Amino acid sequence: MPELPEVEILVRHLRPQLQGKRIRGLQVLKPNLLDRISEEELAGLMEGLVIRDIGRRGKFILFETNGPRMVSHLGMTGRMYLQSAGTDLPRHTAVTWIAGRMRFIFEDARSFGSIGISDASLQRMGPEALGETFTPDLLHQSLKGSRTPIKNRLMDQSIVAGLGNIYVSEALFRSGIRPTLASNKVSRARAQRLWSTIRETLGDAIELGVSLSLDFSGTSGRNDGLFYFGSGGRKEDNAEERFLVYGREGKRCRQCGTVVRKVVQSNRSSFYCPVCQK
DNA sequence: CACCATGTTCCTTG
DNA sequence: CCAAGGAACATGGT
Repeated sequence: MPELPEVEILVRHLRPQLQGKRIRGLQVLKPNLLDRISEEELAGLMEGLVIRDIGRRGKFILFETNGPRMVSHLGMTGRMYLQSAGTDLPRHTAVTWIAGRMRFIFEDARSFGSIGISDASLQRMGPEALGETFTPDLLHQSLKGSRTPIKNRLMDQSIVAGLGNIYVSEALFRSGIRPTLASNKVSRARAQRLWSTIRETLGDAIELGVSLSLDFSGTSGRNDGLFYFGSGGRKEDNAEERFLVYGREGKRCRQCGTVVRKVVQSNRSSFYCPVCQK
């Protein structure tokens, strides 16, 4: 799933289901997801603990307990959900445990996700994109000292935590800035605008996620992009229809009709309108 | 078969 | 030492 909005929606979904539940029978089926810890150690530490809350830091998911806090990341293809305790484990299950009458499933087809109790990754993160410490001024300051393209800077979680490849393209389109623009060329006024569009872009996505009926296990057969777990069926809620520029290379800009372009930066695709974005 | 994919980390280069 | 860029990680979809 994973950029900030998808993780936020997932956290809100999991919270009421896991809060107050005891962790029992934790199993790791994909050991390569373990972050600086062994299966035995993780299972030993978490067994019997009660989950107090589910939180989020950037794209990381935090399981707060009456003991150590578990830190997890979905990578590119991670999913988390609960299913009946008696049901067979899904094919790509990476980690699972029993929570009350249900079984918690963390599955990850591509195995880019992670889980552990180390906060090393969290330590390196910058301000939350939707938090109070992330200000227009701070963004401007962070962009000043580098000639690296703005797209790359916004992907850096130490600059701002939560943006990923899709929403960076979307936010840059909304702010009229080309992904290739050197970050130190972003004026104070543009940084202010960019700050606003980042928050609007993420906020709108969360709002949409709240409004949809989602299938977190992905077993409904529907796959509509980022909230790929089903949409309520409305065509306009599908990813392709929602995005302003992401994935729309060769199609016409929704604002001016110019053909949308793609440029590869650091091995990742960026999309932009050559007229609307300077 | 070729190419693409929502992310992070590690290694190399400058 | 630091910044930037690329590759690696592993698998599925088109």
